[in-house]
Amino acid sequence: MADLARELGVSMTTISRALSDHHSIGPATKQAVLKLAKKLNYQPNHLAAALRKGKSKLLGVIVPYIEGRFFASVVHGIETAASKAGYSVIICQSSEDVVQERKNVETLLSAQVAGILVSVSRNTLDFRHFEKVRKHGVPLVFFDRILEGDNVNAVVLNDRGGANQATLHLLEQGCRRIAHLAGPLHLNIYKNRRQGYLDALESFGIAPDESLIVDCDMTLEGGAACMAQLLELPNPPDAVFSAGDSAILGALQLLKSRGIRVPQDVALAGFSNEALTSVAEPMLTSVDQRCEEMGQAAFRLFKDLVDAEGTAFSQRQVVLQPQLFVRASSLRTDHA
Amino acid sequence: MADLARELGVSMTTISRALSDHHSIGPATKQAVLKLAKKLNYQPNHLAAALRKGKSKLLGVIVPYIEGRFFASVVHGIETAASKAGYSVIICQSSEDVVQERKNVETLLSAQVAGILVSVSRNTLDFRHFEKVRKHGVPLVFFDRILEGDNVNAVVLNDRGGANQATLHLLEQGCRRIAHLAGPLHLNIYKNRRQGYLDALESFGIAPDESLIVDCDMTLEGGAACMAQLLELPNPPDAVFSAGDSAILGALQLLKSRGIRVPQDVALAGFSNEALTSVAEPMLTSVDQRCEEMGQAAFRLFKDLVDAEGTAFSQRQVVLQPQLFVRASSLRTDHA
DNA sequence: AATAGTAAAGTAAGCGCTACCGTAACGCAC
DNA sequence: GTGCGTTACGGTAGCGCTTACTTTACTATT
Repeated sequence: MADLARELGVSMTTISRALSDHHSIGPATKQAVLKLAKKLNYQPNHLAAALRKGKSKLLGVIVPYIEGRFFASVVHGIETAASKAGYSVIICQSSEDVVQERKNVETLLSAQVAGILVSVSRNTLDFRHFEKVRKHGVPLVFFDRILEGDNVNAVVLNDRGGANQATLHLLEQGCRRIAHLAGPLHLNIYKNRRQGYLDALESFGIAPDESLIVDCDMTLEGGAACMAQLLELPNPPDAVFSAGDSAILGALQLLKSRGIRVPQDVALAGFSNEALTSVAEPMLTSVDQRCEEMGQAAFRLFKDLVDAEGTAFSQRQVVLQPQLFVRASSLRTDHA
Repeated sequence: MADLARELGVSMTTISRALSDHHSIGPATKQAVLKLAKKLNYQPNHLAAALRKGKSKLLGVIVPYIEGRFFASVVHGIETAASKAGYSVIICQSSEDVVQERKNVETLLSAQVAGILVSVSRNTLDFRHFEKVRKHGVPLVFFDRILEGDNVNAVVLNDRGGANQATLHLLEQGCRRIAHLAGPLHLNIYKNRRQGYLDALESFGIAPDESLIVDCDMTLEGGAACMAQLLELPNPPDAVFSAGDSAILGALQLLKSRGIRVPQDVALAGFSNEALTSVAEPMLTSVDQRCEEMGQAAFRLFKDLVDAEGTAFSQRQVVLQPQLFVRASSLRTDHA
């Protein structure tokens, strides 16, 4: 930058103003500066600018892990929106560990990020490290997994509504004894899915049967085990709604191995709309989580926070509506 | 930092030395500084340090897209290794577009990253933007997709060897008319996979039959279409090796719809070891790409480059050996 | 013609940190 | 006691950039 100034016989101020499209700059000088900058292929140093301004164009994102469709897609959504707005995203994985998550927060604060988007780890129970973020005046947005009861900015999925949709669909297919494979209930998402399931039953005037609601590991094996357990019942279910896709696939595999027909004998529906749902036979009905939209929404919320600096900003929660993908595993032939 | 210095009545130099574990620092003072830093919960500003030192702890990663198992896993591997070594990773997506890729490079250079790891976009043909990186003295490592003929640091998979393994396996199962679904040959990976297939045939003394090698779209539909085409042959294949998993799944679905038994009538093997391979029925044999190891290796190569600053550093290419996962789709019963 | 107003450019301070250089104190040899 | 090495610490410049405050040179206003 000093080179440019010397070459053109102007001050560095002028250079800075020309490059950052400031006022108080003559159009002629501005053009000259830009031209020379191109010629010498001047590379701005964002770090220096960030240091000076106390504001970087870096955005921190913390996820439990990046593998797997959900978070990868959310990150995709975030990155796409962010880069369009001139931000770069720093990605951190907590590996479902609070300690690591705390370290991630420290790292990001040290990197002077402009904001932090986070989906908390499974065993995060206290928020002190996030308090710190707030204290530093760094915008903070939660997505998907949030801290309950805390008044925070967040983008979440209407899990309850999605589960309700899926269960209603099973009811409409004529199923009346619908089981539910529930995930760990200390996570808001699983609690909400369970509630959505209960809502649907209630709207059909069906009293929930506790023996049909089983805690499940949300893995292939877990789903199979739970399904086996359900089949032991004196009055086994005619449908299963699972809070996750892996478990419902496990259930499907077990049913097939026992010669039980899907969906004629037992109809199935899952949650997440993973790729595997379209590969299974029959294809699995599932609730889509709008991963990418969630990423976009999270970034937009962050951006709004930045832009509304100072002014009281009201919108604190964005709720996305999930979408049910109906496939063969839940379609009774008489409705097809 | 100035606060700490004032509080303790020492100079900022001392603080800096204590915090960065420098020599020339008394153990007593060091402890005192660290203790006070904790107490005032001092947050270092990495940006400032990076500016001063001309070396940040940021690592740039450019991938075509982050969704999908492969790149997500590689990024996972990179991030895990990087964070262990104190680096933060900035992720960029080129969306398979050279123009975007160039922008990504600019952005990362402006962010003063310590290095760049990149898997080039599908339509990247010239390397000028990467020359720039080299000119800036920023370590550059390619992974998976590389620029051919260029003398660059890279981590690649032995695609040829993997394809060879898969094809040999099919041969050992007694198959003799093995078809190949080939991907777009301008990509090194697909060219190599095709070559590995040919190698295997040759080692069994089988002359390649051009009608058995078909250009394929590497999608579900593409695989199905190619399979249909192969079945039209007067002498149809008794096995298919595909350069990708989606295509082999498409082939499987078509075979099943025609009542052709897998693997008894036609044995199948794919490439990538996607999650879907374990969901399909029968489960699909596939070549695993060691995604995570690739990420780790890429980071390690970068780190070696940094550490070997100046000294002639010889290792320029790391080749990972893929692993064949044999599953039901290729296992003839008499070998099971 | 004197004053005010405005556009365009310059001056310099400083963001937070590190590294070069300097200095004081001490020990040990002869 | 002079010389030299070592250890612990301070002074200060400056990384590349932005910005509040000035200065300069005009044009418009009364």
